[in-house]
Amino acid sequence: MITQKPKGTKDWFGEDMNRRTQFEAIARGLCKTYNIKEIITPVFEHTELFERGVGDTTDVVQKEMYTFLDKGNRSISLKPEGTAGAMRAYLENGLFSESQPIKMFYVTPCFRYENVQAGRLRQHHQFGVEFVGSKSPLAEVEVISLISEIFEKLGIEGAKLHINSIGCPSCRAKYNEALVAFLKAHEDGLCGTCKERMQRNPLRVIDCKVPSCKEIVKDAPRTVDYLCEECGTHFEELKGLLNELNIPYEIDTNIVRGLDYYTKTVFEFVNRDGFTICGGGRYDNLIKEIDEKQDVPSVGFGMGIERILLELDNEGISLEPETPVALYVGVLGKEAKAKAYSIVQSLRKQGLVVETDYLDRSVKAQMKYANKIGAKYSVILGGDELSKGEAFVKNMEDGSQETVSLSGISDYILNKCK
RNA sequence: GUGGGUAUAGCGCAGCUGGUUAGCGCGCCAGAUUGUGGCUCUGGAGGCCCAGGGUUCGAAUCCCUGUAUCCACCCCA
Repeated sequence: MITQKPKGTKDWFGEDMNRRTQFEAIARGLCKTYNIKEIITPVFEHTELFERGVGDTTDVVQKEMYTFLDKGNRSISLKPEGTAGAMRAYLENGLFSESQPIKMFYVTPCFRYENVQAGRLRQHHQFGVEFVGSKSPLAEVEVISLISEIFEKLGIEGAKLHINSIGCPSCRAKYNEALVAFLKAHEDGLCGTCKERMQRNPLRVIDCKVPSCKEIVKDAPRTVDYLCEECGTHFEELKGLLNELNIPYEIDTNIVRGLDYYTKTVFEFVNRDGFTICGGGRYDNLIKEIDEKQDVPSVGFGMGIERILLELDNEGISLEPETPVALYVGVLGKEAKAKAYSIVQSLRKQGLVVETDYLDRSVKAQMKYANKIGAKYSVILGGDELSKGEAFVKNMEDGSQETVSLSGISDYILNKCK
């Protein structure tokens, strides 16, 4: 049992780790061009932050948080998402008094006590961006563009942008009223779970897959028809910008995010199977919720790293290893060991990825190993080579060999690898 | 919280209605003449058959319980 990881967790190594590293490198590289700075906040926070920020009526806070009392009797929770902590840091460190906007990104584990299934873990990882301090729809456009670029660089083609506007608290109240009234009038036709949903979370009925419910819901009121003037204008502006910039999107009036802090824009990137890879939106009231003295609008998103990897699988995309082994140095004989190793080290200092033998294996076995790990070149160092000061460097792809002086090996390979 | 599938070697699986030393593929290790990989061939290592209980002369196989895992609902990334 102690060799088994806790339910819903994952060990990162090998190919997955490589793909994660590359994903992060791409995301970080793009953030640099957008001038988005990295932030790392604690893995745990005061429970109250999430209750206030994410919302104490949400499923995430109500039944999925890892909450415990620490030895000082403080209620602590592992972060279930990245935004609340980032906003807390924004406030605590007085970033509101610097020039706005503040643009930050994070890579963080998130913890939710979930029933585990495909693309859904108890510890998952998110790459996310928070664009703080702008109420312009250009902020939405910016984070959406960034996401599109990430997908483009990874080769993901199946992710489509779906957007919606759920308005501000005032338009949402009116909408909810209208929706409940509509559903009540059609209650007899709804399925059992939808009758329950109607009480608890009427918005979810819109999502039901039961055909009879779908039929009813077709004529249900939509959030976009109940927006106040400000929210309506904002949504129109956003659509206009997306059109001008040729960013394809689909209005999906069914997107309803489960975190309380969203206002106005909500969006998701959804794959061909309708699976959400990335979700976000605007949260103009979150900062005020955490600290009533501050009122700063924000936009952000979270992207599930595990889900990105699933999507790479789905689309059959494979990434190259980041740093392939350039040279395998084989060793023949005990006398050559130390000398050969010092050559290995000097080659590494010159920037080559070099691997060698640590198991005293036969030359044949060493060559097999070199092939196995995908070394581009190999060289065997024995007494002869060391005394002559030159060796055969073998191109592992075509099997050709050339004589190269020991001191010239790194130049030789750096040249070939260009 | 609800419902279903699965659990046998590091990984992927086969073991029919209970009957000797539990198999296959991949991987791993080693060999196929002396210091050179990929292909092929040969050999080898590696399993308390998820755990606990029960039925039986006999259980990987049947029954019960637990656990893990996968899938779906809910919700989310």
